[in-house]
Amino acid sequence: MNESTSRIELLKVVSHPARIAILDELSKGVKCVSDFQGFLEISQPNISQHLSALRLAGIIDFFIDGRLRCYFLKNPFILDLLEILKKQYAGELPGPECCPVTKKGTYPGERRR
Amino acid sequence: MNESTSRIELLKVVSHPARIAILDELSKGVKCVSDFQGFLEISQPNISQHLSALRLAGIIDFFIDGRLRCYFLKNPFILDLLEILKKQYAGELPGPECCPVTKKGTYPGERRR
DNA sequence: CAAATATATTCACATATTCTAATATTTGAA
DNA sequence: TTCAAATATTAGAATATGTGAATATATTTG
Repeated sequence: MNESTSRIELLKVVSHPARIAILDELSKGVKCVSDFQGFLEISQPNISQHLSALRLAGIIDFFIDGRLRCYFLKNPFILDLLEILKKQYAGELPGPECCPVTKKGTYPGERRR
Repeated sequence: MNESTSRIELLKVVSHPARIAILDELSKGVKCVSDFQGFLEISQPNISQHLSALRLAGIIDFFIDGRLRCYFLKNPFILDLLEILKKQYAGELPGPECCPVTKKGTYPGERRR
């Protein structure tokens, strides 16, 4: 698996509201499982499952303090991802010329006949 | 559905190698379906299916030139996403203090007893 | 108009993902 | 030692997703 494929694999793993919420929290610092229970409205086993998936993907890791598992962010790509997820955009990209009613326009490339 | 949830929904839709390849190509300009056939090793119907999914999600749109459907990028978030997908990172994030062998460390927050 | 080209749609199947429920494991406290 | 707390694991059901095959549609060309 090349670099770009594995990056897309990461995307897939984090494309879930609960996982993004977990990662966003981890971006602020080390958290243990019960910290997540405070604001995620899902069951404890489910939280563990998400954490497990994120860890398998190499996105997070943990250390142990007594009976607490303290999770932390490991992958720098995630910070950039979280940042653009929060970014505001001013409307759509400027589209190419075409009639807004019929949607007709002109293909800019070479036409194969 | 709020802003952040729908952004995650977008992530989910694009978390696929063929879709990212399509979007990357569209980031260079308008393309028609047969342009994608040139470099994607998947069937024409499958390409149409991916394009359809991307369009449903509001990520791309098209205009028509004769029998060509000319697709273009509509959502600005995607450009930022493509950019970080290509970015190089220097190793992992600096982790918190913990023993590398036993994985033991200290939870930084308040301990509930 | 008939044929060819460009592209879309539909269906059915295989696979993957996610959640719930039940239970297990580990550790600190009493 | 026994109990409670913190967390993980497993299995199974429900659902979603991706793909191939077949076919449909629209437009241009002859």
